[in-house]
Amino acid sequence: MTADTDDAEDGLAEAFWAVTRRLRHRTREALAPWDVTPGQSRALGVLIRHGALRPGALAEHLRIAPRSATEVVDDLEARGLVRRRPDPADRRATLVAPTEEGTRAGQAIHAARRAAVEDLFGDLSPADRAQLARILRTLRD
Amino acid sequence: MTADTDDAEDGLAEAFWAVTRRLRHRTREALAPWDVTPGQSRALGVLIRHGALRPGALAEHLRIAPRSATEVVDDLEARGLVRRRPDPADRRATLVAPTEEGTRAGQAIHAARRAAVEDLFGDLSPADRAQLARILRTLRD
DNA sequence: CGGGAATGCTGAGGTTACCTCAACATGAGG
DNA sequence: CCTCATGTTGAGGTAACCTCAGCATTCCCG
Repeated sequence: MTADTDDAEDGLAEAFWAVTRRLRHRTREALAPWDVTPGQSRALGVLIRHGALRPGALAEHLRIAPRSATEVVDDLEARGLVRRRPDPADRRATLVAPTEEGTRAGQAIHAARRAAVEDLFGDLSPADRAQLARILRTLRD
Repeated sequence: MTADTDDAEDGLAEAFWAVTRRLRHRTREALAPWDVTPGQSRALGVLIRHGALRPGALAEHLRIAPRSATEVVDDLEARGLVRRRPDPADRRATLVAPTEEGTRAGQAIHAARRAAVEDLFGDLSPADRAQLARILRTLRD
């Protein structure tokens, strides 16, 4: 029954991972209503940010093999979130673009994701939020 | 070739995820020399922290199905990092404990993991490290 | 104390999200 | 125009999880 509190021994490392885990949980819950896998939502996000893409290009953005992008697109297409059409510029290629519904879903998902996270950070004082943001940006770059 | 910089738009959320990603990369690199999957290293960690455990108890700690714990233990046993022996207190059960070599490997892995992360945080001023540690602990609890 | 219900592990086989390899159609350069 | 490169996809594989059923053992209750 115990299910690791993973307490103990404090380094920055452990604290960071613990927060990351909470964040992942919240995010997953926030995404539940859409019943979309993380992979699908990432792909949808990329397609919305970039507009129509070839499967190969999508694969690069997602850092997966081109063959795997085909599968993600299959799934999204089956859910009606995305549509394939021939690339007018190259008859070998296909363009994948979000449908109307896909765009709506993608935006809602993005918002929910962000809200879930910001909500956790909502416990912090404004000063701490600012500190944290500054420090994280330093680490990121 | 582009491979998402995923920059843009700054919320705390995005910054946090970006740092998390860097952390994951470093950790994976740090663990490479041992050629152990994340799942195996987590299991080994639990076994070292708790001493001998039944596969079922291990499964609870790892939050996976008991059947899956059997598999992880199989792998670790094949690598000689762990050993099964009958539970003297219940003849249905088995106890899994790290071998000598498993303990050594587990500790080295833990140290490498931690070092990789602390190293990223090494770019921060001592004051910022303290701030970050304090804020993360707030978020964790 | 005997027998049915509970517990602990694992074999068999499924699912998911990836992968590689090869086939096929199309495009581009010498 | 012929070869080589490019874009997508079928076929089939793998890793890490899952559920379900089976077997051995233990527990508890009448």
